[in-house]
Amino acid sequence: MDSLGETIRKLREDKELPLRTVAAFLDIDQAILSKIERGHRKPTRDQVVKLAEYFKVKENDLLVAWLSDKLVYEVEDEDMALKALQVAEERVKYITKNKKK
Amino acid sequence: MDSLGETIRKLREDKELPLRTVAAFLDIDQAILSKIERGHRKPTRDQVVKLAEYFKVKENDLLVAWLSDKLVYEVEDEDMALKALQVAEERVKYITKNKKK
DNA sequence: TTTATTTTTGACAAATTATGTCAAAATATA
DNA sequence: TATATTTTGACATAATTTGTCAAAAATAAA
Repeated sequence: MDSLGETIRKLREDKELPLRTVAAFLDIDQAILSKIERGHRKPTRDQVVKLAEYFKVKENDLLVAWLSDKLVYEVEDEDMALKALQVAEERVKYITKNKKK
Repeated sequence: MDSLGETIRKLREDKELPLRTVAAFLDIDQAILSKIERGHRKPTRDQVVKLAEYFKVKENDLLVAWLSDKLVYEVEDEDMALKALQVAEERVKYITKNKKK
């Protein structure tokens, strides 16, 4: 599975659009979009939503890639990364179960 | 399983120590420790390591609780939380597998 | 009940991190 | 070569984190 940056780059190159054009739609400098596509910057949530709209792909698909990127970034230097993710998963399951009010 | 804050509070109350004492060891104001124990603030990594040392518990156990707290906090408002955690888990497995150089 | 101790809260300040611009350098294309 | 595009890094600004402080609230002791 591709990272979010790779995904966006492919979508853009398939349509043969320059960074400039997509960056203008996002209302940011093209330098940032370049960095996002290369994984050197994390996009904001709003930018991800806009990109899904722009490329007409499922918003949720991009958001999952965006969120998991952030999660990996947060734990990747830690030995306990996997364990922490598993515990977090259990907690989220528990929380959502008890939230159907 | 307790949250990190609850764990710390129990450790401190078992020894009948005031916030002041433990906060002094961490070199922070007791207000922050109060907030950490109640889950209103996230401790730093260094503070977690110091707490493990202070209470003589396994550093890794506290770090897992600390990390998973952060992960839950990062995804809890998102519908795709669970999915994102699962994807992140797969990525971390993949990364660690390819890291035994 | 009063007094002392501990805990909690919220306003604020300082430090850190995230987000963005800009312009020059590097790369790719005509 | 000349032009268009992409990449990089220095820097500015905005947002978030992390902390202090002092007063209010809660708890325990006298």
